[in-house]
Amino acid sequence: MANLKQLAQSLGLSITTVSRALDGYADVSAVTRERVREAADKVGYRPNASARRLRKQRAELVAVTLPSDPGHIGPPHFLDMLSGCAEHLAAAGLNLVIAPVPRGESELDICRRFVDGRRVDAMLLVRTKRKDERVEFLQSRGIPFVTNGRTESLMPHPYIDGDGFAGFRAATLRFHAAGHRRIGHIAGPQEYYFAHDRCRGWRAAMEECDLATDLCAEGAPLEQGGYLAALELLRQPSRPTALVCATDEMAIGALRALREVDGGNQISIVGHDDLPMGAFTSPPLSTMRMTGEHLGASFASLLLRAIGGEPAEELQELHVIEFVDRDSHRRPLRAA
Amino acid sequence: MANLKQLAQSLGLSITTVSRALDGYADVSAVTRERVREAADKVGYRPNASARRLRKQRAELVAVTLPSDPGHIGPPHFLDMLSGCAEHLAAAGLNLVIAPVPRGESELDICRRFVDGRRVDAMLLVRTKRKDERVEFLQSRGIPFVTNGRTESLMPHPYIDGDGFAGFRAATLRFHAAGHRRIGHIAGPQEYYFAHDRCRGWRAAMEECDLATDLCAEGAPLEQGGYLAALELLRQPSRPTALVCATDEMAIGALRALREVDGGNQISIVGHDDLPMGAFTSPPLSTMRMTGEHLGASFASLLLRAIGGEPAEELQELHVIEFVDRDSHRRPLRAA
DNA sequence: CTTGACTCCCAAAACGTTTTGGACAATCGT
DNA sequence: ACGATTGTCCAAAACGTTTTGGGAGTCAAG
Repeated sequence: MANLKQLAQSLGLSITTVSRALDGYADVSAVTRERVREAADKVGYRPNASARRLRKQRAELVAVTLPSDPGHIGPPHFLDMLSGCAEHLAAAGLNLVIAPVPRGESELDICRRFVDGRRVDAMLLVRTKRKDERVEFLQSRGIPFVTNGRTESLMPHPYIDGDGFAGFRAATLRFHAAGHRRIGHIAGPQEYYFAHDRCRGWRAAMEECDLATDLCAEGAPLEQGGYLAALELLRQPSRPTALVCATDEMAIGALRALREVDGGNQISIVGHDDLPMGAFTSPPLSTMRMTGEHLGASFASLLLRAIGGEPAEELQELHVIEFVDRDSHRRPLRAA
Repeated sequence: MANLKQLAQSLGLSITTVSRALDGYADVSAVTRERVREAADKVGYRPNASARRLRKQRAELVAVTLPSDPGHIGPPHFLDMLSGCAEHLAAAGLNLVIAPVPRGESELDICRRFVDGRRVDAMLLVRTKRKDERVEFLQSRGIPFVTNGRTESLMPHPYIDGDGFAGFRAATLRFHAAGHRRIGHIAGPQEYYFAHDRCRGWRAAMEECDLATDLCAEGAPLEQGGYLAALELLRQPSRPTALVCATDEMAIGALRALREVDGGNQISIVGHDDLPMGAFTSPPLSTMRMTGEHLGASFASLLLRAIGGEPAEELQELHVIEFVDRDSHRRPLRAA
């Protein structure tokens, strides 16, 4: 309610002493410190955030950009993640602001606004592209940041990502082991790192098994994109018997295509993300998900350590992808 | 990159003039104004946010508290709403910070921290209780705020809410018109306004139809809560033939109970929220939802107007609830 | 008695803006 | 020709902290 000046005056002390008392410095006597603290508690004094931020040259804020294209804030637990991240940041005195991208502006514009206006101490980026201009900008400005997803940037930067390559390779090999030979891939837009990574995983497995890698169709990372891509694969002279889909949303679209074209239930399918909705599709959608508890806390920790100046190489987490087996990945395999 | 002092020096002007030129004041000549603007653009000058905030005594921030109890950030479009709200606030120079409630702290503590530390110009509250201490606190401090959901506060405050009473009354009357006579209600925790409001709507309809209002069970606003409450109602000597559920999550839990107890498909059911998942349950869940496009924009607008000093009475929006008819509300009605 | 160390406190500077209250010329009205 | 007005500009104050660089006073050792 009050400010430092008033509080100091009412105590007959200087502003300096009151400030230092509240910060627990040793150069103010224990008795004075206690007296100051009690008085501060009584009037409910809280330092003015703007003033402290100006003086300390820290914004006490971290921004996360929210891509506004539909389907791009995919993971259902995204808000939980943000919430967890914000909670752990708050414990360190930082608040998390969400920065959606208005139409007509790029994510880069947003970064610029926040960084150059000294509005944030760090940034959190999601849905990275292989060549990501936001990453390049932040690196050039030297401001700490963490990405959800890797990039192909030459300079290392902090990230948390799932090992999509290994996950999709393993999923493909599993289909191969189950007898499948025509395994298709429904890919996301290849400029995104995650989409490209997953595609590479599928391709690597196919090559290891000496199988052709032509059963690949790309689409938007949405239900509709998966639907269209699946239709494309189903038009091939030699249809796939199994589909590895870049995302659950695309897998659900693919399921719709299967239902229309071959009555469903003929082709095995697996997605990625573990959308809750997947448990309710028919057949229930088998999927994959990144391991790791309390992802929000990890992001917060990485952000804080990045702000603290730790080198980027030590701030990279690559998480194992695990299978979530439901039903859709083991449709009966019929002879070719 | 630079600050006002350096910019002024490089132009041979005073700080004052540069500042006013950038703000477009008329008392700096058009030619100087243009010269300043160009120079500012060239070096990418952006005023330091903390300094401006301190001087203008405005935080340029709005906080939204995120309840951390599971199931309490229910609506799937919640993040979209926040995103829309943040986007429109940003157009007015305000950023939205998300403030989850750490364990061991109350939402009231959070409000206190933000308000007394002058960290925000306004707050956004979700999931109001009938008697909501956060609302009382903010009113006592005189800080602008908007709630998602009404309260029973004596002093009016800005809100956006769905007319749960009318919605649940209408849903119940619809069941009555379809021949149902034993219509149960699965209620949420009655300390929440929305839960109480919806319960009142059901009760009002039942009384209008001269039906007993004993088929009511309360549970946590989660799948499990709905499951348990449904089991309770199904144990009654005279079972309900239709269920009106406070939320979709509870309705989904109730569906599970029905499946276990009577093989499903015997009892009509309707929920509220229009969770995407509802389209995938069996039977597909009929539900209700609040009308209104661009809810985030509405919240932002109300917040800005509240900050602008408009009286609370003019900042209240009560939205009509509409039906989303799928299948679960018209199970065949069997003789008693 | 001097010196140094130590304890407790404080005045003033600094952070980077915005705003107040003019200063100084040039122009205008009469 | 003179006061009033207008058009440009600026010095300084203010916002509320934190931090710097001491200033007294006390005490113990030399």
